[in-house]
Amino acid sequence: MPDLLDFGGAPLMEFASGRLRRGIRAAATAVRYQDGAVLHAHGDDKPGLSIVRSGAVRFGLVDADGTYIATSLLGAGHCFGEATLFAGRARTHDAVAVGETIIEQIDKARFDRLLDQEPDLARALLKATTRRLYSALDFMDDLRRLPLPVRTAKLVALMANSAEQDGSVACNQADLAFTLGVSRVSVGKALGDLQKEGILKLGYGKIDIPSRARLHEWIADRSA
Amino acid sequence: MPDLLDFGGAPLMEFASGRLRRGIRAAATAVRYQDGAVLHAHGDDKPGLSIVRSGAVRFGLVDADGTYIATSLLGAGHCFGEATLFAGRARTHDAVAVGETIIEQIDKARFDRLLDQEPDLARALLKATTRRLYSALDFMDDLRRLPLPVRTAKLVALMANSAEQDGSVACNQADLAFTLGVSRVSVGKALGDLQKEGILKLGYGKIDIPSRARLHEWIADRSA
DNA sequence: ATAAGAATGCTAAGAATTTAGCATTTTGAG
DNA sequence: CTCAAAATGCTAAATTCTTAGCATTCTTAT
Repeated sequence: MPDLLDFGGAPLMEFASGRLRRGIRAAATAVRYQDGAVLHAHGDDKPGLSIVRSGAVRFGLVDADGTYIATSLLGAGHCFGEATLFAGRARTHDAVAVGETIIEQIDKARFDRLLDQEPDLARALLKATTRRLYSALDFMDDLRRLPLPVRTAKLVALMANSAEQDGSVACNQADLAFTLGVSRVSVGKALGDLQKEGILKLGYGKIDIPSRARLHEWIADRSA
Repeated sequence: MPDLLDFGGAPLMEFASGRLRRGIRAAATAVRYQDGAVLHAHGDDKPGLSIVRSGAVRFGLVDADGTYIATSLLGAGHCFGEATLFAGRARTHDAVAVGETIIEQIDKARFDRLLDQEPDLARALLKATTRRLYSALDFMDDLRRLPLPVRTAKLVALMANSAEQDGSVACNQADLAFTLGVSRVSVGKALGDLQKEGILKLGYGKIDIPSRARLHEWIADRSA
């Protein structure tokens, strides 16, 4: 399943020195979740910082009609829960484990202590949060400015970065639609357009990219 | 002109102690801009933190066809430019002064020094950035989940909070459309719907809110 | 090899939005 | 008071997107 906000990636742990990592490990309690297990629901009030050690966590919201809206997917090294600490908010999304997942949990009291002891923690958090904020702003701009085919191309290009196989992205159209927040029909049409343009080749559960350079060029031409 | 991301407000300076405020003042250079003056353009590369002392700054992007997309409007106490410091990015938006505006400018070298001297600076920045991030995520959810009349009602309700006149918001439909990123026709229709529901009354350059409570209730019923 | 399940492709009707243009109403400056 | 500018209201055609349903193609487990 493709991710949304975990754009260029910017996991907290990547900004942490060895010393800070050890500090975090020491303060945290590791919790293991099975695939599909619920970490917390929208509205829960348990302040603390969580860091994904392995696996991944999907965030989203179920609204009144039961429709689920995906917000993001965070993989290893990423943190979440800052809003419960710095914005005094209850959990804003539902969080579900994707695959077997281990989370390092730091409750508010321990976190506050750690923040005092390790000045680098605040810096690392700042970097991670700032990058995510600006990714979100970019995404919002795209959402309002770019037609669906371009947004679709961007998502495919993004996924190609973290793809295992070079020149090919393993993903079905339903998941793409889900991530983009549009219907499968629309994504199908958008992908069809892109295929007609010759920058993608559609397969069964995968999308081939004949030329990464040409894809990026095509996108750049259209996102100003 | 209504603002977008400056939601519940969460200006940096509000999270700063007296001591930190003095430190920031000492490190900063104040620059004065006339209404409409350009502070920086998308793509400029001048890392540093800026804080709005008075007036306001509008952020947006002009895309290829010349269409302008508004992102946010930041008033006194708010900061911007974090991305140039923590994400190593060039300016992501065009910034224009709204009204006579004074900006406190701190270049990268001074900022780094200040960050070392004042541990509270990182905390205050974290609070401000986290709140903005989650406001942005909320807004994105709304954008994908809620029909236009509800989004419109939310914006009007938001503006009512910072309105001078109680029970009335001074704003024309074109600006509302601009802020919501939709056409004037669509906003006109949405507002018409809301008027038919009896929760708003449309005027010339203003919108009256018969009952703030009823407006909030109407919104709550529809945002799940 | 085959059947079941997964994924894609396609269609059609309807809803939502956009653009473009023009008529009408309201405001405020002179 | 009058008139120009600003703002709203309205219309119509074109576009995009959605839902719903079904046919077809591909994959994989048995």
